Amino acid sequence: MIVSTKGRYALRVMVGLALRQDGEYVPLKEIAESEGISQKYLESIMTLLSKGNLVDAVHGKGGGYRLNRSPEHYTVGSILKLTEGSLSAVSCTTQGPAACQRSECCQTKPMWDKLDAMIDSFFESVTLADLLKNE
Amino acid sequence: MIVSTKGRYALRVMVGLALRQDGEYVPLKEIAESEGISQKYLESIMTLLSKGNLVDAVHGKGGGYRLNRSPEHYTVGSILKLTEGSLSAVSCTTQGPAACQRSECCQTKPMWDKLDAMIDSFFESVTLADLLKNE
DNA sequence: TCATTTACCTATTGACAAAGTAGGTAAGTG
DNA sequence: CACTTACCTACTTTGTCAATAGGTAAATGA
Repeated sequence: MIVSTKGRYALRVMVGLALRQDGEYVPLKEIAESEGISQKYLESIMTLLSKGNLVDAVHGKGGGYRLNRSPEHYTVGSILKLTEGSLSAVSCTTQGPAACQRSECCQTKPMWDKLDAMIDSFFESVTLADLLKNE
Repeated sequence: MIVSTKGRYALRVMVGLALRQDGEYVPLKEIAESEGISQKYLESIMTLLSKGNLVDAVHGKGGGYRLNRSPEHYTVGSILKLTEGSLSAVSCTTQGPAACQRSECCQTKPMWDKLDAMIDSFFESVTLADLLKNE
C-alpha cells in the first residue's frame, strides 16, 4: 500500500470541506463525526494541513477549519505529499543512494523510477474539483 | 510503499536467472550470494516462484532453479502478483466491500480504482526481457 | 546402497511504523 | 471571564515485514 489512512482521510476531509464552501469554519468535531474518523486521530491530520497552509484554522467559538482557495487549485498530489512521507512505490528509490548499494548497477531501478514518475504525474493531474464531479 | 523487498528480490532473482540461460540449474546458495540476499529469506521467495510455476526446481546435486520459458514471456506483473499479496495503492480498494463501508458513496474511490488500473497495466506492459535491455 | 547435495516445510523472533488513545495547554470569541 | 476551539506531547496497541532457526524430504552421483 502506497497511501496510508492518513493521506486518505486527509483527502476525504478536503473533499468534505470543499462541499461546504460557504465561508464558515467547520470545527474538527463536526468533520470527524461526518466522516466517521476518530476525533483525536484527525487532530494530527488537521494540524498537518493547517501548517502546510492548505486550510485556514481559527480558534474559539465559531472557529474551525476551511479551505483557503477554490477546489481546482488543490492537486491531489499536494495533499498527499503533505500527509504521506513519500509516495514512492518502493523504498529503494526514496532515500537517495544510501538506501540501496546496488542502485548503480540495479537492472530494475529504471523501471521503479519510471513508475514513480507516472504515479506522481497522475496525482498532480487530479484536482479536488475533479473529485467533486464524481458521483 | 507498494512493493516490498519480497517482490523486489523476486524480480532481481528472475533477472539474474535470465542472464544465465544456459539450461543449468542454479542453486539457491549461489543466487543468494550473488544478489546479496539472506539465504534463508530467499528460500521462502524461491518456493513461491516455484509453486507459481515461474521457475523449475530440481533437488540434489546439480540441482537448483532455472527459468522455464524465455524472458519475454514473463511480465513484471506476473512476478509481483505472485510474491506480493496485492499491488493496490490503497487498502480500501483491496478486500471487497468489507474493507470500507463508505466505498459506495466515497468521492475518492473512483480515483483509487483508476490509479490501481494504471499501475496494473504498467506492470503488465513490462517484461523480463525489457529489464535486461537497461544498462 | 549410501552419503551428499539440494529443495522444501513450520515456527519463532525482532524491528518498526501505522493507527489510535489520553490528557493537558494555548488561543480566541461572545 | 467562561466557553469553545485548535494545538501540543507522549504513550499504547497492533500488525506486518524481514529475517532467523532448525528440521524433513527428495534426488543425484559414486
